Amino acid sequence: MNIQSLILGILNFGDATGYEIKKHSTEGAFSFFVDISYGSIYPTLSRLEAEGLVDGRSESQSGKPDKKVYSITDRGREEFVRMLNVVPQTDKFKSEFLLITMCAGICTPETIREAIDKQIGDTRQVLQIIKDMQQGCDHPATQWVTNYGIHVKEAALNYLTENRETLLQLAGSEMNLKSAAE
Amino acid sequence: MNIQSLILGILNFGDATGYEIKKHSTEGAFSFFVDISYGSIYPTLSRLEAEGLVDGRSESQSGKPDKKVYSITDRGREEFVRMLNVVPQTDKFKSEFLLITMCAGICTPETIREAIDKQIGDTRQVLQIIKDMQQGCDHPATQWVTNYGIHVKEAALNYLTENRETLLQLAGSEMNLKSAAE
DNA sequence: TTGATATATATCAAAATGGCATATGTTTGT
DNA sequence: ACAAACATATGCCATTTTGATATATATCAA
Repeated sequence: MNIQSLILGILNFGDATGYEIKKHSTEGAFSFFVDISYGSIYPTLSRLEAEGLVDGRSESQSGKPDKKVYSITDRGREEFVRMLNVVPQTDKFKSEFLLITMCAGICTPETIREAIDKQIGDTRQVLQIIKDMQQGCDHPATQWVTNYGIHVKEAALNYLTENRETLLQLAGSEMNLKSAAE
Repeated sequence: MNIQSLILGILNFGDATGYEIKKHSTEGAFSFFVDISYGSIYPTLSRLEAEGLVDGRSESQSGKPDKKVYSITDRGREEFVRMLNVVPQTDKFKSEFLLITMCAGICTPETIREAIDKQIGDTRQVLQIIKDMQQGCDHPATQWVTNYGIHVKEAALNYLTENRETLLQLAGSEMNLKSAAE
């Protein structure tokens, strides 16, 4: 799946500016689907408008700079449905935290403490985003997705908090030579 | 974190060729850390060798093309440790499956069935990779990481299998206009 | 009144991907 | 026996994407 699909998907749930699309796709409800950045959002929106898949209307605002609000067209919706009906790519999951954790033996205890506490904080934050999403929307399919997220993230949070101490005890355990020399 | 760190990290656990690094980072134990492709592995290995952080030795093999086996140097190990001791970036998780699921109402039942069954299969496969990883290595920090993975992935698998039917019933529920027209 | 934060769009160098080319061996199906 | 498919192994490069920056304005707090 590509950037085009995500943009059509976001616009399918409601009108938005390029700026709002960026926010949705990095912070909000749509941040679990595809990666996206300004450098790809604005050119893609222009192309989609030229192809008639979205409509853009300029709105001048008192004070703030003009914004261009995009909405999906019927042809855009058709195109989006066509794109949805393909076999999805396998999920991508990348974690620096796990690399650091796997190398806990050669890290300082402070590094490991910071890393696990950041991870616990991040997980709590994601859980909160998902719970907000769930309360703000009674769309059944969205409920299914948010319940999935809550289920998985709570499992992660449980493991992290219950095994924090065990991990901390592993920190630096493979640096015996170094610490002896110092 | 960057490609350089991942390569040093992989070589820190054992020597490897560029080809093997790619395999590790997309299929194996190291596939949960950073994204990587041939187009970045080979140039990075050359640069790391020029900087003295890795050693490359050519090995001619009967039949197969020559391979260049890289190993990490002491300076490379130092550099790797330095890179590990920074605050990690937040985990990245991207899922086309969730986008399709959230749009189940405008997808065909076949699309949704394929998507959920693929997701269940993918999750089982990842679980298997993690379990193999756990059995093949008694390094304590690796055990901590694999237990985390198993914990989280089993939670995901439970939700997916227990809520498969509920999701299937949502498929196509927002296409009433279309189906009436056909 | 200065600095930080938020809204809003846009550009562009640098990084990275993903597909292709090359070469050869092994396995599998017919 | 033969072809096709797959695995090992390195490398290139057009296109895509990022990530940082520029521009402009408003608000709010210190």
